[in-house]
Amino acid sequence: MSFRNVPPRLQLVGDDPGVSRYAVLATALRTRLLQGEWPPGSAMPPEQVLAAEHGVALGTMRRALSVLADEGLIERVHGRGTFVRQGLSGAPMLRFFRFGQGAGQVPQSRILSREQVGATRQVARLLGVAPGEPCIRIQRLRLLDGQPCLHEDMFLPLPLFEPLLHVPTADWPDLLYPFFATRCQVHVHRAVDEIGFGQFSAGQARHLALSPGHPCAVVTRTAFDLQGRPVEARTSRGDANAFHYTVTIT
Amino acid sequence: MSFRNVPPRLQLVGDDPGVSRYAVLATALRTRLLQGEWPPGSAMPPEQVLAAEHGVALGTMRRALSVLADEGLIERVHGRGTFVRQGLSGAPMLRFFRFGQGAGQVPQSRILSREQVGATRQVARLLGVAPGEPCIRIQRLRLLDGQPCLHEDMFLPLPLFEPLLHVPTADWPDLLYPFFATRCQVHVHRAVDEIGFGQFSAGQARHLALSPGHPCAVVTRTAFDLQGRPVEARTSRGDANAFHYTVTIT
DNA sequence: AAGTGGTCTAGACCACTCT
DNA sequence: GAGTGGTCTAGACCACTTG
Repeated sequence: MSFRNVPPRLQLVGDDPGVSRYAVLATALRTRLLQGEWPPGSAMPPEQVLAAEHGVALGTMRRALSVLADEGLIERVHGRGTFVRQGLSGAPMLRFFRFGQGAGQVPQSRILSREQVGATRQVARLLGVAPGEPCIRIQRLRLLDGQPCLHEDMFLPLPLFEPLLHVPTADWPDLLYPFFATRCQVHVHRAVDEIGFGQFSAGQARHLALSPGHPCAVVTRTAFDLQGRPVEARTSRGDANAFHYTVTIT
Repeated sequence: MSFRNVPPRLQLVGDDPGVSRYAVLATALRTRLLQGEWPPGSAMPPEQVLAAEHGVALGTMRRALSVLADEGLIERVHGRGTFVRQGLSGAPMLRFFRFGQGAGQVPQSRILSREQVGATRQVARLLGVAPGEPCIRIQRLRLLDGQPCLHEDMFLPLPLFEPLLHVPTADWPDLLYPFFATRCQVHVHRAVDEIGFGQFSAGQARHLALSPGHPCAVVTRTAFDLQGRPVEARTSRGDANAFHYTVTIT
């Protein structure tokens, strides 16, 4: 006999050479997850079960799960289980600004307009669709203590957000992402904010009680769902003098 | 006999209850490291040795080391060893700006002034010293292809940076952090950049060929060494119209 | 009490780097 | 080939949450 200490499956055998087994496992689990096998908010099977299903040791499965946790796809809770992450509840624009009072609170919203439009070139590029594709365009103000502080201009692709055409704008909540999730089954999982500076147009300035040409900070957000598809393009503008942001480099 | 399967040291026994052993180990190693037992750039003992020294299993020591690696204190290199991280080589201010050409290259430097001054209130707050404490103040321009693009105003505490008083400003390199390390044994390990908005003063504007009052992006940096002590306070200013920055939220 | 994720051990083997 | 960190296993026990 020449069997020394050989586990049932040799390391890396049967998998791509040079790729660790936990990485392969992570990919397999990610696929199952993105295909909707475990919907957002639901619990995944316990690690023991998953390890058995895939024929690996517990430690290896734990390592694979920790990869998904680091990616923000799942959340592990000691004593309760492993859960597929809900979408972002919000990615507050206000973290880019320092207005006097009302730090930390959710700003109120006043919707200025809702219309169905074709995607502009810039919006089409951000959303990954052809120019002219149908979108919902929302313009709204954000207010703190009744004071307008931000102007937002948002494009949502159709038909994905079609249900929102039928909700009276007065009924829209201040936080949109949970609203998107319940009404349109769109879970915003990641957002990219691009920051720049510019000037307010006359119309924008009027809403914020500033003069036309006043310097403004411009935040262009693209939001993505679990599958990585862009689902929202939004431009927010606020007084440049109230802008501040902190970055740590290591 | 009632010994079942008891390893030489029971879990958590002898340590603070509720604190994992690898966390305690990480703290112990961090302390040894910060006390200079293994200077920046040097190799730490192999994990086998460290595990034996502390009387823990290999896996536990590996977990502790991975904590320090996540903190950016050490760097693990497969097949070579575990190394104490050198300071930052640079944390380029240019990543906040988009000037036409010269993306990715290190901007040249032109030192405008070097003087010994007392810390202003703001600088004193950033550096954690008393107002009036002696500092070196450096003002310099950063240039791309000979075009001035950034204005910098920098304060370095004395006596820590005393050697720099004796180096002719013409001999200062474009990248300062490696210079600080070799000349003053100051290793910049972390930096915090606070971004804001303002207008150029007449003097600043002249150097950048802009008009006084032109909108500028203001980046106030505080740099820290391995021990977390602030070692540099720097304010950089550039054309607000060239500013851009991207943030990802998950 | 049952079920979950978290910690720890002991040991084998793999992959990378340098001499 | 020697020495390093990286992967994987198998199993025990701990800590947290819920019924």
